[in-house]
Amino acid sequence: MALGKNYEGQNCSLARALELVGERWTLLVVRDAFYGVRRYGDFLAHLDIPRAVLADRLATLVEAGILQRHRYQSSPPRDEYLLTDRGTELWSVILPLARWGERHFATGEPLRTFRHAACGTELDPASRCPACGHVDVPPGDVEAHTGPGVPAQPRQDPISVALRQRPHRLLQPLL
Amino acid sequence: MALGKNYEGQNCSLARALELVGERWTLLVVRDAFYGVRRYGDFLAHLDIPRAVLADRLATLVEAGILQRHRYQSSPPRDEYLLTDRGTELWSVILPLARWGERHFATGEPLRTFRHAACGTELDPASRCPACGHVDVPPGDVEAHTGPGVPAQPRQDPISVALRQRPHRLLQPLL
DNA sequence: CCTCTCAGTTCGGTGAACGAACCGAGACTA
DNA sequence: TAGTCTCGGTTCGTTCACCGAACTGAGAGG
Repeated sequence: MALGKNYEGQNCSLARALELVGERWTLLVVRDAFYGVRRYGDFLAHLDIPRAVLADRLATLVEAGILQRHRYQSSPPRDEYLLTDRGTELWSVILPLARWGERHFATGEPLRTFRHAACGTELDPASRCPACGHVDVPPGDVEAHTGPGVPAQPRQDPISVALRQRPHRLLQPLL
Repeated sequence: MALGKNYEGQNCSLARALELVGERWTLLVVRDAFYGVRRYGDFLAHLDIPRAVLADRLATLVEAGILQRHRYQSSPPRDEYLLTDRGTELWSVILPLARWGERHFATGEPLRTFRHAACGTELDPASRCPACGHVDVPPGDVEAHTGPGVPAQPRQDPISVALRQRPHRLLQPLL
């Protein structure tokens, strides 16, 4: 999107948000970051996104302060992409959108469920825990579980495999 | 987006949701529908969207069951586009996203605020009313108020003017 | 010196978005 | 009954983003 010329006429906060986050692939990259995906090659393998598009999205997200680049080894130099606080707040958008998609366009059972790590209860679409009454469970306290709807021939890339293998706390590195 | 070839590899509910709602302009059209915009020409005037793109988005949204077309007069035949229940549920996505954009990318004061119609309190980003404790205030119980951040030279199209003039209950026809 | 991995960049082809012009149905007008 | 207006689109040529495959360059390892 990169500045929809006409979004600027809408000086509405939604339009500004969409200029960043409404581009194709962007929200899936952010979702993967919640899953603990951190490196260029892992995003690439898990998303089947064109390399150039991924590079562009990562740069845009870093520039917008949604991801930050962090050098985790110097030889060879390797960077990882981590969610900032600003990025982490997008959980309140991603979870409702995913749940909405699941309610209305699911083909069978859900592929993944999100549970309150403290008590194991599945979160409601607004990230509340129905069991312990916790409102706004932050993503760091959420565990992603494999749901009952795993397809017959699931993806075999390392990220998909790791996500299926065991429950996984969001924001923690996956590999 | 129209079926990003590779989104299908992601048989994740978020990806499915984004196939519909993640296209350019789509979420702004839905937002306008919450504001009470119902007619082709009004969307057009308020959004500055290319005519062909608007026609395409409206058709896609109707096909997806997010909007429904309703003939409100027969001579000349005129249709309006109304949110279905499925579309109305997108409030739980639109409000958090707008609030996120406002928190992080606002230029000055907010342009619009959303208040619980029953008590006049501004909603939190998850559509809860801090005053009366109501969680999940539905969009039909929300009033859009003009915020303090109205620009010096605001838009003059009839929709923008009507939105500024007075508080307005969401989902109710604007004109 | 050769090869491998990782993280990109480059490039030609394709499809979507853009904006201006055009179109058709129906009312209104004189 | 011809002319004009409004509404809701469609058509069309240009521009731009996305796609996928090939290429590049830095550094490690053999």
